[in-house]
Amino acid sequence: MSTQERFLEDYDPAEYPSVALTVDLVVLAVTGSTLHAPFIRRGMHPFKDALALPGGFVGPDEDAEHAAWRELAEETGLDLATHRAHVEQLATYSSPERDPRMRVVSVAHLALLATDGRSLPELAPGSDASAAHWKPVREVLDHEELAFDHREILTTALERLAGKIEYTLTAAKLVPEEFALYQLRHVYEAVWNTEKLDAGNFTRKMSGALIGTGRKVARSKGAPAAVFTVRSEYLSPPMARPAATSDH
Amino acid sequence: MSTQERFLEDYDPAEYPSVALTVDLVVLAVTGSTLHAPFIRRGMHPFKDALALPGGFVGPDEDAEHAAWRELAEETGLDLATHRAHVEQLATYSSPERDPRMRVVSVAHLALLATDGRSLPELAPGSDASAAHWKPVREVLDHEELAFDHREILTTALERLAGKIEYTLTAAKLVPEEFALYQLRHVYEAVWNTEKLDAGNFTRKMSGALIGTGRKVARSKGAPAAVFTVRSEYLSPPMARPAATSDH
DNA sequence: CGAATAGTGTCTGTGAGACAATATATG
DNA sequence: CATATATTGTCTCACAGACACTATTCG
Repeated sequence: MSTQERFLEDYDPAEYPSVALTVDLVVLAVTGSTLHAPFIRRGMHPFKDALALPGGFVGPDEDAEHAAWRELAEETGLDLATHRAHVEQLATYSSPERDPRMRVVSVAHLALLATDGRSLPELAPGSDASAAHWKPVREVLDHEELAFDHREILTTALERLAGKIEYTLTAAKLVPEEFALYQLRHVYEAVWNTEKLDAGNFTRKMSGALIGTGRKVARSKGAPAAVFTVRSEYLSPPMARPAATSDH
Repeated sequence: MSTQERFLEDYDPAEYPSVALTVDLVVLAVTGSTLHAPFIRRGMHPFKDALALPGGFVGPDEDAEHAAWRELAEETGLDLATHRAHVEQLATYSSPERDPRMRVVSVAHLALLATDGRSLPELAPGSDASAAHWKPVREVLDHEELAFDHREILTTALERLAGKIEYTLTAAKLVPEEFALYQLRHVYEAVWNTEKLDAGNFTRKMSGALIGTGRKVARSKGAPAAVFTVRSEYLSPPMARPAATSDH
């Protein structure tokens, strides 16, 4: 029955060849109300001239998540100890034909970077031509050819994020540690690709999970906005069911 | 840098050794109001005498999901063309130390089998001693040692299912195509490990997604229950946000 | 002052949960 | 009839969305 029982005994490399293991990264950050991700324009076969997600091999002494963090650091050149980031596993893509050159199985990861909403983190400072560049995600999906199964990975990442911010505060991972509500609102608008969320209702809905710092920040026009922090109970793997009555 | 760009050029098997790829299966079915899953008692090192999830290698010409279906069929001996089943990917476990014998990366899958709530599908009819046996999942978690990282896989599977049935009709995958509401209610009670859900409220909440067949089925005591089918819009990857106004 | 924006107040509709009431079966 | 269960009815509460209103800033 080929259970794990038979590892050493029956393992036949001809029948069960090993595979190369990689990670692919969907790194997201928001400017204005638009989602951006780094892409690499491929310079050679296969999928020459198409866009690809950054990624790389999983080393012999690390797991996939570690490889994702490492690639993220290499790609962005960010000091991730300082710059807040969120990495989570998305799904694993293992079709035998996904890379025509060899059998490559990839564990796709979603990474979220905090921005102030006005600029994107600089990518791989001082690297060569094949480095990654930030591109608006929807435009890429609409107008660009994507290499391998990266279109599927990308759309899965967007759907996952769109769903997750409905019932968690994951959106706060895309915003500085201290932020005004309009910044968080712009994140929701970017992820949901929607026009305008009602600012009043948004404020009310979020306020329960936030702590005011007492400070305010001025904008170019209008009243200054209060600065908040996420209440610690709502951070990290934020409780999936906050106000649930625990039964039903 | 290490992008996929450098595959053929820089690929150094010493630096990036390949890995064995397997699937591990959490197969769930309900009897009464209790969740059960098949486990295999290990007969040899490592984790001798501990319980393990069924699983097996991913073949050279199949992807992980195909391997999961294949292992499910081999393990249960079920004709999956007939017997309804649901398989979805859970997560990938890739710690270098997860199997002390060699580097094994496993794509964990969740499989749901339909039952009438009174009996479990027979497992691997006519196989040897190391075959899998149905065991109540909570008791296993409370009282048994689990091999490898299978405890983590199992708890992840339960949490995922518990969350998913909140906003989808995935629970219907654990019940026959035509079913009475008490059967579906028992599934919720099993997955949420809860005493009793209010039958009246449960009926109301579900009825919108169901179609009555017009038939009724008698129970040992009490009024007969109406037989339903899941409305097709609510099946498969059931709509994640049914009554959502699409713009928050 | 006029425009833009933050944050609050109000109203309404929906849906969940507690619980009662009614209907229908078994023994 | 006593008991168990299904299904419907009611009431209440919480929350989301629409929208008006006030307050605060810039130019």
